[in-house]
Amino acid sequence: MTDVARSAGVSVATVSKVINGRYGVAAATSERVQEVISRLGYESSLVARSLRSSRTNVIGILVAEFEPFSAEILKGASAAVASTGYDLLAYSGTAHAGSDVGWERRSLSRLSGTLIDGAVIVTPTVVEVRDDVPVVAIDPHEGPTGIATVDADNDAGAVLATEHLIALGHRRIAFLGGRTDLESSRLREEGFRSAMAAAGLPVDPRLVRVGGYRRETADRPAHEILGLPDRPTAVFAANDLMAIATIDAARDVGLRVPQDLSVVGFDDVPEAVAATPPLTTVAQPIQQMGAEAVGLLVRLIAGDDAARAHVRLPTRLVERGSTAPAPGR
Amino acid sequence: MTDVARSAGVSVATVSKVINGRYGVAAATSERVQEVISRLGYESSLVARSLRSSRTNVIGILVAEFEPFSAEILKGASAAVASTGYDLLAYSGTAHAGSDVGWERRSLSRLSGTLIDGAVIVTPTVVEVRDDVPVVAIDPHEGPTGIATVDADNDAGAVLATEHLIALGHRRIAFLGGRTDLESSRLREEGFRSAMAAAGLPVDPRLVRVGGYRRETADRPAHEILGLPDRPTAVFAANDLMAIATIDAARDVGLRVPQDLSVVGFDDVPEAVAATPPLTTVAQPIQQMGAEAVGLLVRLIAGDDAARAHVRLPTRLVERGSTAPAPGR
DNA sequence: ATGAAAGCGCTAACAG
DNA sequence: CTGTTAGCGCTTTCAT
Repeated sequence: MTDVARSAGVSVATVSKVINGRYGVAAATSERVQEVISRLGYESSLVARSLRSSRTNVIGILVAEFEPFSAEILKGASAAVASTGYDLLAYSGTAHAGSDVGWERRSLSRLSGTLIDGAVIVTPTVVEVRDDVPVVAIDPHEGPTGIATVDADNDAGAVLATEHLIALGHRRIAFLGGRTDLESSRLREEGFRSAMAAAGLPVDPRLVRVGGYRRETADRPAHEILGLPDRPTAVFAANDLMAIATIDAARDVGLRVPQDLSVVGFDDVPEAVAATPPLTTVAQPIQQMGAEAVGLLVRLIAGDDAARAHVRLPTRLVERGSTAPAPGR
Repeated sequence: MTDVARSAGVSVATVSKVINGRYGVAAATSERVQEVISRLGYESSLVARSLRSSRTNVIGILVAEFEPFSAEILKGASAAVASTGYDLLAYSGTAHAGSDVGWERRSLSRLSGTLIDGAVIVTPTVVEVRDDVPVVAIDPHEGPTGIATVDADNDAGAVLATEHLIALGHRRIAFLGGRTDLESSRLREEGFRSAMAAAGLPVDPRLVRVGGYRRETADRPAHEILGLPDRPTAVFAANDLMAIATIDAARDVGLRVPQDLSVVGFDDVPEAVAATPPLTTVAQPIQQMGAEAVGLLVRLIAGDDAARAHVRLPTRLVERGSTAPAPGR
């Protein structure tokens, strides 16, 4: 900026005013400065600017890592942000600080002073209400609290999935849970249990395991379930990645899906349809959730407190190739 | 930080030293400061720190928008970065500044002073060599230049796709190009033309159109191609999004895919297999490209100039349901 | 071993 | 209309 100022024969303050379109600059001066800016290819530093002023026109999307779910959120957010004049900054900050608990607070603190005007936090465990930064949570731990939230109807979706298996004649159904610290995981288990209870079916505690929502962490519990002497004829996994891990595990132990074992997932990430066989799953409108969150956040940033809302989107069952009637039926 | 300093009864300078593990702080003092930091939940501002010091341990991934291709890159980068101690910051900056040409330069200037220690730029049009920031380009406009580059073998992939169609008996084959300003697009067209020539097949200029790599921009040219009196029996689209748009267009005008029209895409994004029918396409190892780029960048940041390399990954044909023998054959 | 002070690139009063 | 000046939160000499 100093270069521009010198080259245009003005002060940096004037350059700043021109860049930000402030009043009180002669048209001729403004034009000259603009000319120098484009000639030098000058671009203001987001960092320095944001250290000084409170607005950056950048929305942050905070994630633990870029996996299929957050990637879909990003796609939806990207489409939604296009018409708003905001840039998008997605941050994945699990690198240091040892464990990955509290990444959302760390990331928010690091970015919000203020690199970003507001943040969408994807699947946060702890949502600390800081009212200095507008925040929208997607599928948070605690379920709706004081902060704006977007989630899907996890409970109804889980009921759908379980009823589907029951309708196919399955009676011994396993549940592979996600992370016990996430509300979505709890609700999916609850939906599973209530649908089982409604059908008068027992839930064998040995058939309920925790898979951590990740492919690698689901591998062990999936094998354990399938290694049981009286193994189930169907598995309902709390997300697609774990369902895919279950299909892999089944193949490992020589079980055919869906003839010997039916598998249902949750999310309907793009990977679900690419699985072999294609995964029957409960679809959440993930991209729409991302778009909805951005919409809410933009209103929040604009000071519209009515946007401190809780949006719940519907889920639906998508039947594909990984489920079939129970063996011997 | 001032709060921490006051609360610990030291100066901010000392706090800074403790945080950064500098020498010259008494063990007792350090301990006390640490305690206050965790009690107050203090997290240093990435913005302020980066304004002052040159290292942030953050790698930037610059994209025009978050669409399927860049989302896959992100997944690969995320996996690769996990073991390196870097955080990932993905930036999509097309919001302002009118046109979207030069977004890569704008984004880089804005972030590199230095919020990020280096950047992976996805599908840049202009790659200006600034040697103050380590940069790796993925699938750039110009093909390999002075800067580190990761791309896939576009030419060989396009030949594969075209030969596949020719082997199925197609003779009138259309090519729906991407963006004329991208090297990948040019190479795919070149592969198409050389495979056609090798088979002694003519290329009708009216069957070669530009679709802009996006679903919306491909809609019109796809309809135009299919609306021709002597329409082709097969379309090779330079990416999956345009291939999907072509399938949609075919459905629009009452053509069945693959019975009446075969369609081949390029990329093999997750959406390809979810299309109806599932898309036959040329697969690029996109996630691996993201991982490779991060690997190169980390070495570049570490000062390893041998990493200023050009990595080309292989492509392969994935036959799915959108291609079939030419009608009447 | 600790702190005072300068300054990173920028914006926002405030004077002139 | 334009420039001077004081910081934003942090790191880094350089004294003490």
